Amino acid sequence: MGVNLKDIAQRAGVSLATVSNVVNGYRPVGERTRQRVQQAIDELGYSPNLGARHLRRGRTGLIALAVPELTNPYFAELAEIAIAEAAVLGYTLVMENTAADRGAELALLDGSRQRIIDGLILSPVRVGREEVLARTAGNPLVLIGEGVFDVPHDHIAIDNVAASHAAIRHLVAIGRRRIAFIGATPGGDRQSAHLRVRGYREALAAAGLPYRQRLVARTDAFGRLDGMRAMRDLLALGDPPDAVFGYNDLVAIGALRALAEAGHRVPEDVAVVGIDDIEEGRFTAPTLTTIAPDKREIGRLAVRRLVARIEGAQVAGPLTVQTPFRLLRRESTGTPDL
Amino acid sequence: MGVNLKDIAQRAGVSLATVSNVVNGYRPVGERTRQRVQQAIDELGYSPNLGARHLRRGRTGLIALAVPELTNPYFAELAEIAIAEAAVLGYTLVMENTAADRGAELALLDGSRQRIIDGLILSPVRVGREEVLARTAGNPLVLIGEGVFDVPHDHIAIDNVAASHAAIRHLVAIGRRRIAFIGATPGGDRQSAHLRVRGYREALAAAGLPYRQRLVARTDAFGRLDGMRAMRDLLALGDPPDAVFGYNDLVAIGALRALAEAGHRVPEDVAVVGIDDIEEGRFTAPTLTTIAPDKREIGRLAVRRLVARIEGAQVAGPLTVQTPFRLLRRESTGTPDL
DNA sequence: CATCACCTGTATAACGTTATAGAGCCGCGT
DNA sequence: ACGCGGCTCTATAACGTTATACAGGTGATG
Repeated sequence: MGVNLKDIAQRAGVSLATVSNVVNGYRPVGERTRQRVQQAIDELGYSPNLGARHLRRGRTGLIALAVPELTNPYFAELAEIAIAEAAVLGYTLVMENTAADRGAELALLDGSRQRIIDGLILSPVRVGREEVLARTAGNPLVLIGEGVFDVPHDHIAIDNVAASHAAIRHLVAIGRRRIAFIGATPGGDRQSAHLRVRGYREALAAAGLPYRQRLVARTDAFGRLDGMRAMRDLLALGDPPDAVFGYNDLVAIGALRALAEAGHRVPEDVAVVGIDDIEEGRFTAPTLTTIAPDKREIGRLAVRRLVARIEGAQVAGPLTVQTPFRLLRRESTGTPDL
Repeated sequence: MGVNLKDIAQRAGVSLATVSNVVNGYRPVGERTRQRVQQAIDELGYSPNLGARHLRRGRTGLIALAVPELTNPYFAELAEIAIAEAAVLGYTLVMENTAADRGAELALLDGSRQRIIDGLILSPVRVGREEVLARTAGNPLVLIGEGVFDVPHDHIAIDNVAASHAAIRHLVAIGRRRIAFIGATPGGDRQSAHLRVRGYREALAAAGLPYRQRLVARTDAFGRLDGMRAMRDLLALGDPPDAVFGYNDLVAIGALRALAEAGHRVPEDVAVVGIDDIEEGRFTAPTLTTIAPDKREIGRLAVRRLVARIEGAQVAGPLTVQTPFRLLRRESTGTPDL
């Protein structure tokens, strides 16, 4: 196929080992020979065979970021940050799509794929504590976003309950009383949905507002379409909400659309808040108030932790890190600060 | 590290070669031994080391899809389709972000990365014919989307000029006369922008409308923000347009936002059309009329062609394939058909 | 002048897999 | 009885790299 070490060695009149040492500096090489070798490399256009290097070293320099939906802008934005950070550390990050499929998540954890990847950053939505524990500890893993706790792996996330609190407090502060939640989920899946509902309940209680089952809308998935349908159902209630908190920005954007179609004014009739701070929310009409996680921090930290584990460092500090978030007030709650 | 062929061979009391043959059926194995080997594999949980396999076979089973922006939903939607198709064919697709950077595109073409990837699907925006030609022909490459012609590689795209025509014809048909274009680009980059401008000009001429330089807005990039800024500039003209055709949906969505901010009604005052049919455009207020490329066809065809080349088949048919597109009329041009 | 340490460079054995050549066995036809 | 083909299986040489053990030469030191 391509040019290999042997070709370079012949051309430069040195041994294989010397060329290898020039390439990756494992041992010092005399200045004269180094130059001869370097010249041969340039002339023949050599680049090392990563497969062979992998076989020998046991590392590929590849890490994976596995997300439940490639088409959710939140993950795309996170991925761009993570890719850049990985490049800085000399790694290549590849994207993996679990499609929120339990089998796909298990396959990644199980690690038949692992043989070609040095480590995995996973946003799990269908697996829980036990499945993560089954993973062999030697296989570096960083969890992001969802609520799988008490496992011997790094875990980076926002405090979902607190984030939810902040959103509801804001809605209460602008005078809303009938606040709906869109994006609850049945069963044990999607831990973060449960946590966000919990924050919603607690904040309502703290504000002295009643918790109404009918104002918590379940969805099958968490896209725009799901948000739109749920909002339509909420509007069909005898006494519709005066505010909506969406599980994420996509759901909230779907709700915005349903409100526009039904002729309701936002925020006058219904205020809307999401979570994620995807760029799209800055361009909707009205612009979307949201809870903004620090994506830069999450992406960079996830990659740095993973690389540290791969390279065997004993990482100090707690396994679970909660990254900051802030409330971005925009038109959909009538009090833009941006 | 993990379990390897030798472990299985010992456990099953056979040779390495036999285990290998059981695993990938290169040569037939007797039924009794096959079962013994299979049992050992199951018990020890063996999975082949892809690095070693790669080294021996020269293939990794990995293909890459390189796009200029991970955060453009068009590419995310395309990627989901391509990933699924690759999986069907037994390949794993990894995403690569060129960030519309010439260096990144060159690095991919040059193929220092190639050693770990069997083939590449590239959406080039900063490299042209010569750079693509410099790639060694043995390295499978499929181009998508942009206009790099006359190279010995498969190329899958829509007819940008015709797509542009269709958009403008629609705007003319609903009575618009001052039609602007957002997303022209200086210099030789972004071939598709040039083609779309050309279609715009031709269609204007065909409709007997004058071509006005001032109605063609340049942008540095092709996101929502660029579209919004360009639209603001257009509105500041003494005689603003009554319709806008955006280089893509993101640009058009930015234009929608600028129009909403300035208090213009869409489509009554200004009609808006984009290209790409990203999901977001179905939820904007108003929903976005767009030229919809057949993403499914593009994604699947790109993967299938690439895999065929990797596996050495003499692919019949022309190298360049133009996939179909259609006009989706939605609220932003006042005549929804969906 | 002998000894030792040091510095450069070389030869070679892995890493885990697959493809090739060939070994052993059985039954069949001559 | 002998040879021959067909069927299983085995032994082994690659693939391209890196790490280890070692060899040769030089300069400093006693």
